[in-house]
Amino acid sequence: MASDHTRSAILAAAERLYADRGFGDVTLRDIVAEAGVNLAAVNYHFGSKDELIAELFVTRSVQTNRERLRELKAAEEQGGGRAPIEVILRALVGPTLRGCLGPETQRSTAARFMIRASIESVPPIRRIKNREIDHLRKFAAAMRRALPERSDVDIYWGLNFALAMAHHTIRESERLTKLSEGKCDLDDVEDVVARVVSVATMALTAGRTETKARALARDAR
Amino acid sequence: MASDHTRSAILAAAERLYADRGFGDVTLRDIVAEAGVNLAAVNYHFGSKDELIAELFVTRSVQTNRERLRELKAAEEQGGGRAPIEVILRALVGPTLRGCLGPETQRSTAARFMIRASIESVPPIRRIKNREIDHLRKFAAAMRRALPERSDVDIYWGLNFALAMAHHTIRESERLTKLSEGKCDLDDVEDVVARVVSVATMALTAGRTETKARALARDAR
DNA sequence: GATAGTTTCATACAACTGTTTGAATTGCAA
DNA sequence: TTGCAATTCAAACAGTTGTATGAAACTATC
Repeated sequence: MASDHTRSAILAAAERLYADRGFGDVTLRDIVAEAGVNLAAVNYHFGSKDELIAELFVTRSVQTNRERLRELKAAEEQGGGRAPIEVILRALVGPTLRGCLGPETQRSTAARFMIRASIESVPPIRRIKNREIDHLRKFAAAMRRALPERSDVDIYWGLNFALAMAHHTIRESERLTKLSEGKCDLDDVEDVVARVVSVATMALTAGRTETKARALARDAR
Repeated sequence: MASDHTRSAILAAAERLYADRGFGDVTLRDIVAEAGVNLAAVNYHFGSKDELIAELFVTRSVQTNRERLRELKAAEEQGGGRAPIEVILRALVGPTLRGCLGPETQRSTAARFMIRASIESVPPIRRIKNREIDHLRKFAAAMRRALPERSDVDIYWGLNFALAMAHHTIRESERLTKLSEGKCDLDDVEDVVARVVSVATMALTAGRTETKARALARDAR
């Protein structure tokens, strides 16, 4: 492996084109033209088109997952193995939201690519997403430690709803802006994170069982 | 227009095939083979493949929207023009969830088709979804009437989160079942509706501003 | 039962797709 | 420099796709 020039040129061109125009109407010929390399180079370096897409997605995906786990681990270490549920949820949805939202003009190619991947969902990407369950289980475990009185079912539903709000907001950010006539500021990422975390926390703590977090909130009044 | 036989055979076959195998790998030739009609019939009756898909999606989409508005109108009439927020949210997410979840074996073709449409999102369907904003505005208006002290921003965020939870749960129902090792029962549709409505209600009523719903809940203790 | 309009049909079209091939080129080590 | 492997390249391949065509079959009306 000499200089990797061709290989990385393809990766960069593909990510940019997919981000801009979607997976549906970007062909290998578009990519190699943008990268200034030969058509056969894609199959030579990646094996197939799907493996190219998979490599793009895996790269960005592990970056996000690493960031998530880093935040989670830091929070749990600081709390002696048990982090507050809000912090766990923030570690779960924060990196994704920060990576995909924010002012459109300064949005990275990687961010726009991940938004596409979230909207279009082509087979090679779907296959990878299915392997993410182990990763989510780590968060489920941390949430169970934070809310020991909650049932597993409630934990999983809370996790599901937290991811739902984050991903849907990313995927439909344009529509929400239009619907609200610009009143909802999707560029204020930290506000979005706070809203998602707040609602997810309520979903997990309110209800029949009185949890520590709820008791704490009540006592604080 | 004589008997519509060919036309409806195409629609039925297309919906079934798309539901089973997704938009990605179902060709017009697959559809006409399944329908037992000639290849040219699709272009003759629908103009193009995209228009066929659009007609399929519009049909099911207006059914859901009609159902939503029926529930909303009934609730508002009963409440003298103002329905409780829970009932509005139930009218928003109930029809969609009831239409797409439930025991897989007895899930209708239409339901499975709509799940596909929610996962894959092809261009003709995306175009139609973009026109749904007017429909959502009616719900935003009803929610504003129910929670007059809430800011528009909060209303839109609540609406966004309610749709997020419903759609994400539909789209990722398989993954949630696997993640929770079957503990989350996606077949108990009314339980899912109740969970989504409950969380969305909390999102809309809890927080800085003390709303009527919250005051009511507190006084009830 | 002839006619006009609609619908069906087999077939061809034209374009595009990801992939393969085998030769040419390059870069590096002996 | 020679030799060898890695890389690049132009070209072609094989298959699929949605769509168009023009003739044939059908249907209803007069």
